[in-house]
Amino acid sequence: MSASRVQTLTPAGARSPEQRRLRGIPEATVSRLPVYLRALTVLTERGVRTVASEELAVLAGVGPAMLRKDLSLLGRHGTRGVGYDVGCLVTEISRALGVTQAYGVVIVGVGHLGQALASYAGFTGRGFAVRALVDCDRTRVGEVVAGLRVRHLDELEAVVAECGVTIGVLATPAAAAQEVCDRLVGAGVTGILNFAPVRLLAPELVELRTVDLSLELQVLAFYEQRKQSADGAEAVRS
Amino acid sequence: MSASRVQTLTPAGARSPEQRRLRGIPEATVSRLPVYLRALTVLTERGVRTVASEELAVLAGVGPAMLRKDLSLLGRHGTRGVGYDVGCLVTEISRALGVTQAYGVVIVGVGHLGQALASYAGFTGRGFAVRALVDCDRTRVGEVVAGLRVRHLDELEAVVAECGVTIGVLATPAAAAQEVCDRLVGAGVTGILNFAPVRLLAPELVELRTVDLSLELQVLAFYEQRKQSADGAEAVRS
DNA sequence: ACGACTTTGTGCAGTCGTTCACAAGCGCAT
DNA sequence: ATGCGCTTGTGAACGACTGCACAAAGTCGT
Repeated sequence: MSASRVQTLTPAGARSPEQRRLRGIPEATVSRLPVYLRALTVLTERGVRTVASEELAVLAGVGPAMLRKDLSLLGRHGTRGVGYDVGCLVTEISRALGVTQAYGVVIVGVGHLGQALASYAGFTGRGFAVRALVDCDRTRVGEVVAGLRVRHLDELEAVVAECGVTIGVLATPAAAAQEVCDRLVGAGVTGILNFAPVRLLAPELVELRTVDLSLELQVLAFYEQRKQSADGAEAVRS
Repeated sequence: MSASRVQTLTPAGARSPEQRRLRGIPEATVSRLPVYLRALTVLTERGVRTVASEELAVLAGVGPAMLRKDLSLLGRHGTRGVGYDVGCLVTEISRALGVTQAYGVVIVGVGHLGQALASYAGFTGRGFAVRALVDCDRTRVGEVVAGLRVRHLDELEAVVAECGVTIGVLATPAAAAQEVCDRLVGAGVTGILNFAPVRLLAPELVELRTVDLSLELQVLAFYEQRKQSADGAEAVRS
């Protein structure tokens, strides 16, 4: 059994209960806040100044009661009989999420995914500043992508230090992800967003989240198959 | 109030309880099955033939009890005192997910994200076949990406029909997503995976899932900020 | 100024998901 | 053949989340 290898590294998602619900905001609510924020941004662009929970709930795709409960966790920011002030709410949710300050972000891996992320609106705006791009392919070093000059992986630690990077985004092949992850941690990065389809290990005090692009596709396939079975049964029944 | 517009379209995620847990497999379990599958693939490559729940649980990043309960929902496939047969489990989970048959996939939008998805391992393998790429930019039509010739958006319906496409992937800008979504539905696609950061409307019998790449980043920011506050408090305390 | 209407905020109950703990079952050695 | 140790499968407790229904509170019209 090699599974009993001694390590102080913890797998992602294995946080203590206290950490999972810090300051009394449940994890489920936190993952909905960005959705609300996106809906509110749309409203702001339309020039809407005030919005009722029911309307915002429709835009966000949740129930009105849940929306109100979520927002009440951030404090009292609605006006009874009127609704919520859009601008105020944006400020409040942004503060709760911690996206008021601009986090310095480095993207490692300048393949298609890395480039997509570098020019992604949700990354450049909303309190995030992509400050550096890094790749291990020397033929790509020096190339300018999304206004940033690509630098070599060797310089990773220097780049993190000089650009004030707090968050690292992994858009590398799966095989390289763990090594880059370790180096990011060593360089002092405290948050890592991993797009490589592997399970990474990082110290407990580094927040690590993994997004598997094919995961949702497989979930989709499940419901597709379900539908086919259901349709088949329905056809037989009728 | 323009929110009361009459429509048979339902927002994503607003499914009836019966549909959400068809055949008795809870949604939460379904979203973990791909994770198990990925871990099992790694084991297969290593030549491991049999695995205990505890070991697999570590690889998948979940508790052993939850893993066993999830797997028991697919039927009895373990051997007491020994563990699970890796090959058998792969087959069984693949069948449950419906990724045994190869779904035809069309990717709409051949920007960086679209190209990344086209060459993504999790998309081309695992029961999915990217059969067509479509873009509205005529200068890109004819270009060959990931072994496929890019075709124009005008041909979307024809492409869906002739390539036997069942699933559509949206990698377009947010502004174009709803229109393309409607056309995909019109062309007979029954599942849509949306990467554009907008809330889409689709008929109830079309499975629609949205992945917002910046969502996880914002959640990450939340825990980062939390950590900073905690560190601050800790510094004061000591 | 006051009443009626609207909308928030929230206690509560129901549901869903996760974890614990243990009995049942299987293989292997003797 | 039989007993021992290991692992699965699962009933039950626990905890978290969601939705309902209503009281509190504020605004707008008269």
